[in-house]
Amino acid sequence: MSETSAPARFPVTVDVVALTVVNDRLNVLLITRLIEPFRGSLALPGGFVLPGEDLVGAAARELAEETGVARMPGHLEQLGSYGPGGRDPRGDVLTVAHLLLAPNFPVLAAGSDAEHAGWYPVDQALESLDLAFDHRQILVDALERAKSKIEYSPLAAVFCGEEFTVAQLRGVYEAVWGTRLDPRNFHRKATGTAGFLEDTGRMTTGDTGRPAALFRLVDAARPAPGQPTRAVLNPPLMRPRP
Amino acid sequence: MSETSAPARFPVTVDVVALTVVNDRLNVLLITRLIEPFRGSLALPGGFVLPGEDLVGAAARELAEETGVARMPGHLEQLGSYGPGGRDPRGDVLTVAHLLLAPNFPVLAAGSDAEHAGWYPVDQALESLDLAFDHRQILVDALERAKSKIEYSPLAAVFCGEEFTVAQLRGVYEAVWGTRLDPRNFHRKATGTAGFLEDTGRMTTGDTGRPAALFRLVDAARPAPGQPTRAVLNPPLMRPRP
DNA sequence: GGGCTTTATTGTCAACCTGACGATAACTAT
DNA sequence: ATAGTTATCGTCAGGTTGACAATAAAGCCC
Repeated sequence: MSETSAPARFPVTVDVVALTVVNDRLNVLLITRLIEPFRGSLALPGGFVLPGEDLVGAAARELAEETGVARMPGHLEQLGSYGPGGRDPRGDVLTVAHLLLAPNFPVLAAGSDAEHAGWYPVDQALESLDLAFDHRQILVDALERAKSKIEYSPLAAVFCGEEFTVAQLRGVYEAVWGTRLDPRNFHRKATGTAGFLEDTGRMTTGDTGRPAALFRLVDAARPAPGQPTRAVLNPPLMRPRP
Repeated sequence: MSETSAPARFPVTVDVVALTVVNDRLNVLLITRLIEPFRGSLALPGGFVLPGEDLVGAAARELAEETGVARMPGHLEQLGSYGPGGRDPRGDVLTVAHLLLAPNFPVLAAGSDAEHAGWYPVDQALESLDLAFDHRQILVDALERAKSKIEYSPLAAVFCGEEFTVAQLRGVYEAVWGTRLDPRNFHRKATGTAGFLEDTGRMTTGDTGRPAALFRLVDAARPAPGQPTRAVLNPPLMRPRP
């Protein structure tokens, strides 16, 4: 390694692409910037990494700070890093983007930072919203990751609450992939995949139509006796390709 | 964002997990450290990011510097970031790990830095070698990425040279996955997948056994007329799971 | 050359999975 | 009760996979 001269140091931020499903549409959490640069534009929630912190921890902290939500639900993972050159007019800044898949939760407008946080439909964000920095590219990459992730992992279920119906889960797949899926084939695949769904024995009530069975995600940490708990769907639930 | 106080700055490095296949075994490029910390241990090639650089560019530069190879073959992509806390005794250092999949190339011991670079079998590196920093964890993550990557992408072929036989390609899958594959079924799948292999019309000669047809990877940048070039294998070539 | 060994390639076949879609079941609304 | 709606179960043809037989085409040894 060329460690002869003193290394350059960079500010390091974490950004979070928080995705949720609202009314069968995929939404992303964005914050209106109150300061320059990109004042008035929308940006992903995020902020500077503190000394000694780890990256996912920093992302969780920033997300909590900017939404006022203490115990963030869902699944948070690292997406990828961007920079340090050519993405902030103030100079080199490295950012480590993260992906949060979460059930819909209200953004409490508690702190001053959170006053302008809100959910925006993803397609609208990509088409017509004014996004700061390279956040449009990060959002594109996050979407591709999310689309791919739910093919091979049971993580689509984290968009739902603790208990959910097969139709709600299908709605998640349809929202993330932007396609329609056959309810009967999806039901067969979802309920037939080992280590994916666990029947709670309870049913929905009050909705229109026939009541549906309520399922929960098989807890990978506490595997059912005998049954192999899979963190991976095999075979996967592949999205339709053209 | 909490941009009130001056943000902390961190040294940022890039590390590269360079993988290749030598004699049907997966190998990784490691460098003997000549300086503290971890003097005498083996480490992934890497170094500090320079101002204004982009990450993959920095990884390519460091790799070239430390191997003496000017035009690095193969496929280089970002793997993920680690740190900044708790991974370097000298203090906070953020590192962005990268993954290189490449055909076997000689490590020229040209520069002083490269004198101690060499290929090591991956299983040996994980079991018995003394790896510096958190490079063992990075190697584990890189392996998982590589195993997964060749399921869905044609990238296994970059381990081979320009032209290769189906058997050589199968050897790559076997080396990366650590499994044996049925030659007949693999041949059917590899040659039958659209947008994957392209027959050169040429054959091997001189080897033992019947001569084999030589293929090349379909160039995604220059699609064959009519045929849909796929950067993704669909359906994938799934590794056997227990 | 003739037989043997080795590797490549083509087939065969049953099990499984998928997409398309019919048929019921069990509710709510009128 | 009747209609509308959603959930769930079945059926069926076509594609894919894993296991494995059979053939092809070279080199090797005598």
